[in-house]
Amino acid sequence: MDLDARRVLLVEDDRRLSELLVRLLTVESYDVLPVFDGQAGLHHGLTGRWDALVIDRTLPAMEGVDLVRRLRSRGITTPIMLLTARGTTEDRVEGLDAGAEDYVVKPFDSDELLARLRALLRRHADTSTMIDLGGRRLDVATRRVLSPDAEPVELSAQECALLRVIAANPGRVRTREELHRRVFQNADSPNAVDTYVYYLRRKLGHGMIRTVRGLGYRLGPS
Amino acid sequence: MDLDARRVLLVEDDRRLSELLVRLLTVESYDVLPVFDGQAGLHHGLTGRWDALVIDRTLPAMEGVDLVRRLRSRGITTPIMLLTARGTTEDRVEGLDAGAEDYVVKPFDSDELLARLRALLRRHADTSTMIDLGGRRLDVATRRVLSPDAEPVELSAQECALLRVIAANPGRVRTREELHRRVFQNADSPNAVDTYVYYLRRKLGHGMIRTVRGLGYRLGPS
DNA sequence: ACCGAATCTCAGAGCAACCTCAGAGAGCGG
DNA sequence: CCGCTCTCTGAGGTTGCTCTGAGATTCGGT
Repeated sequence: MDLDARRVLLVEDDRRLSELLVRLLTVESYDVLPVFDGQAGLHHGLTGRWDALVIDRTLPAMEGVDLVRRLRSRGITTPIMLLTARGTTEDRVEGLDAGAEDYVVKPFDSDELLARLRALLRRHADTSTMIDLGGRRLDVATRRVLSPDAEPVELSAQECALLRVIAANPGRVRTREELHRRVFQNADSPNAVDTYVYYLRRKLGHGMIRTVRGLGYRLGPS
Repeated sequence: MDLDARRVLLVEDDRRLSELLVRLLTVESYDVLPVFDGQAGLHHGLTGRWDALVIDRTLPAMEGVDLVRRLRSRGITTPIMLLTARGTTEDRVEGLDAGAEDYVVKPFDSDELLARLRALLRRHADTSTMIDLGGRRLDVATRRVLSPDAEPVELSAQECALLRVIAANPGRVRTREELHRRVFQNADSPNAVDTYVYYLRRKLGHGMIRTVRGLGYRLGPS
């Protein structure tokens, strides 16, 4: 089995639907483990390492929403997609209180489910990142710089993107050309990088981003 | 009458069955109000505060399923148990689709009904209706925002649903797309989210919901 | 110390994202 | 039937972000 494959835990009691989903996901080269009740879902959800959980709302022995709640209360942060037969606003909202990230109403379109799952995984990979800034941290999901002893600093989209590239490998020097290419794709003025470095310094202080004259910029004090 | 007692609204047109159920529930120290048609059920369901509703499926003036649907569409989240003479799968599904939590087929065993009712109440109590908003609280059941030093603020169904999603994971940013999909399923204009954020801010002040430009919205100041 | 080049600083135009709000339509209650 | 609230739409108005360009400042080499 593909070692790089995304690992998905499927909790679905309806055997036919389960089988269908397993086939669907396997074809898309996911690595799927199907279980058929909440108890098994809880066990595998807690012990295994998964990239996503797909959970039916109506299960024997334990409601899907309860399962989600229990997993969350045990500190599991893996993205969860709920499947449901019901589709009222109240129901859609209720899943969220427990901590599910997405909600698909049966009967669903296969392509839609796959698209949602991809979005879920991408979003999680994109946003679960806390980038270390040496003492402070960049939270990409909320675009904020968090400090242990100060208020969070909010960044704009471009400021965040720039800082993210510079902070990806601490100590490494990034050239203006590289930064311009990766962050300011459609900017004509090469000065844009300078300007945004200026903005970041104004918000975060001058110790964070250092200039290496003639080369570019790098992170940190050392 | 016991102030701590669980308040149950019973909507049942058959006088003999109604009386039987009232006696049964009263003995178990529930606080029961019997009404005998859908109109009265709707009125009391909307205006009173109940821990559970027990509704017969066949009623004069309004079908039980319709009553459930109407109550749900008005944002009532109180758990509902349906009573029915029919027992086909189709009937069951229809009742659940309307938003009922449980379904008991007549003639039923008294102990079974009581057990089901207890389970219903316990399950509902687990899913706490209070959501923390950082200083204030959202009571989902009554759709009110409660403040320690101010009058409660009443929210409409959609306002409440939106706030609930945003407040589900504090600090997390919810995209417009996500909010639109979950709360405004039947809306064509993506602007609906903006509008309801505007309404909420007008009612709750501008500090509660923050915009993260280009991403979405999130809760609270920190 | 001087000069050119690299870099910093900052005001402002342009624009997309966002906010605001009036109003139409649906549904309910009187 | 009328008035009410709730919901959603669409049309501006406004805000904040992005990028530009031009002057000020710093740096390294001589």
